[in-house]
Amino acid sequence: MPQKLHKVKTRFAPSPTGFLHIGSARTALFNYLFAKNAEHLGGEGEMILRIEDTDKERSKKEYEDDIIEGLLWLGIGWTGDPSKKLQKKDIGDEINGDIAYQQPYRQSERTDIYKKYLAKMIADGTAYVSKEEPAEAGQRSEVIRLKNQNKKITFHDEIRGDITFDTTELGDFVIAKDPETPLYHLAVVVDDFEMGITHVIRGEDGISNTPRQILIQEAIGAKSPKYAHIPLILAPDKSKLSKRHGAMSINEYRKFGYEKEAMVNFLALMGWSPQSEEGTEKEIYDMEELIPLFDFKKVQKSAAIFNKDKLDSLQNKWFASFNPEERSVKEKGTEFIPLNEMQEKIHESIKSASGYSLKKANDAFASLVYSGGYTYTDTRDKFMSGEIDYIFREPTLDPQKIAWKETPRDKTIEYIKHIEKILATIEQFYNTPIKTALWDYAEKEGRGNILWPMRYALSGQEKSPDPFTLAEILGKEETLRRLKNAEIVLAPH
RNA sequence: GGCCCUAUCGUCUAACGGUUAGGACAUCGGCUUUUCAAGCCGGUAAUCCGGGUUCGAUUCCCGGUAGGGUCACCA
Repeated sequence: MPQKLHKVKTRFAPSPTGFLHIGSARTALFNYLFAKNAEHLGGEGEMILRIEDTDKERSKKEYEDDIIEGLLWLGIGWTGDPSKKLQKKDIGDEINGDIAYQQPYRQSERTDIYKKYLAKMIADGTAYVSKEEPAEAGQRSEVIRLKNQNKKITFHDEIRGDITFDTTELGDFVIAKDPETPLYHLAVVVDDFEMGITHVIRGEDGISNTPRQILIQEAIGAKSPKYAHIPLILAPDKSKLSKRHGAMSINEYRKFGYEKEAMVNFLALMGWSPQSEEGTEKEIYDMEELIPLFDFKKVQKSAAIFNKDKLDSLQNKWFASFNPEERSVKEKGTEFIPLNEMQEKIHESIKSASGYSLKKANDAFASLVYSGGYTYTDTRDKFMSGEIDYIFREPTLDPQKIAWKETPRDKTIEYIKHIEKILATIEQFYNTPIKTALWDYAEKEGRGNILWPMRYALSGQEKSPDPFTLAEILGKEETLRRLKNAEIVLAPH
């Protein structure tokens, strides 16, 4: 059973009739991992990208761009048409520049090849021109059909084992509208053959396409590639993934601030598991770790349900795992890409606040996450919902809520005055120095007495991040102003 | 409906035919704490049903049931 895979060539072959969603991104990832795994084992491995745009009506450049952009983001590299280099300008600047990318193959540019095969099939009698009576508007009165041998076909699936179909029920199906316009099955078979594809790795919905394609392979004398049909990804209600549930473009996740490492990790764990024995409980993997581990034997047979909580959890773990150097790169100004792209999605109440600026939002976001007060996804969600607009807009304080528990107002005023005095002396107005400066005083007077009024004065909320983080985000001037305001609100009239 | 695929906690999954059926996410509880979180610790929770084969089935076989896929001059 064990076989040496000296040469593996896989393909990711999307039709540009929709965005690169979670499911198709995972198919691409598995194709990539399998090819790279062969390389890792000492053989050759490559994945080609082939855009299946034979349907001119439904194919759109917009979708092709989205697919390419998504693959680039995730770091899934491909080879394509060697005569055409992919320019950075083709897909914008925000790409992963360290893999040599080529323009994908496009079926719309290969009609001459299909034409050649079609002619040969007709000459050989394995296909024929058929006179039709159009049943619907737009149908031709003449199409090309395959001469079906009407037999049973068994093929081996690397994940599911042998699968048998009786092709009789398929009839003489149409393989081309005319010699110039091949249909899906013909184009796929010809391309896989011409491109030397060794393994077809695609979604489970491709299973029932396989017998048709094998029939065509036999008709043109092509060797059959190996097949691996991976399980589908379903919505929480077990229905097909829809826009609502995550069928949106993978690029949307980037715009929501997800790290590509988290997405790759998540995708890999949907329908595949690296765990093989007790004790291997590792769940965090990057692309480099995934490659040597990837194996069809560990691919699940049944469909998986998309679980956003798990994605979020992975996102939080990945974000927390970045070392300080990596963090600081992200933290610096416009380098904090997730927020920049998130910007358009930030809640209106925040955007319209007088104190709002992208830089401030950027800094606030970084402070909240790096202070450890909130996870990445918490922070993102709070920006989205407008829950933290007090950062940009001075809050209205309720005098009843400023003092800690039963502590009298006048006493609280004294505390606040003293906090102001201490804060005024701080040069480096950051989280830790602020905490250091205030801590002894807070311990002495009771933490609640000091920290609660401060936090409330700064946020106007009963729930918020800790006061030190807030002070850092607001800056010294604004912090002191808000404390002063709390004093005034509290003062007897 | 025909054909095909699939079936372990709510979800993602682990377990050469012999395990107290393991982990992660979610959930619940506790600790910690300056609120909410986060963090740490702990708990609840699964082999779809029925027959075989076997000394012994989550695991192998058959049937049922359920879910999914597919039945275009789309891909």
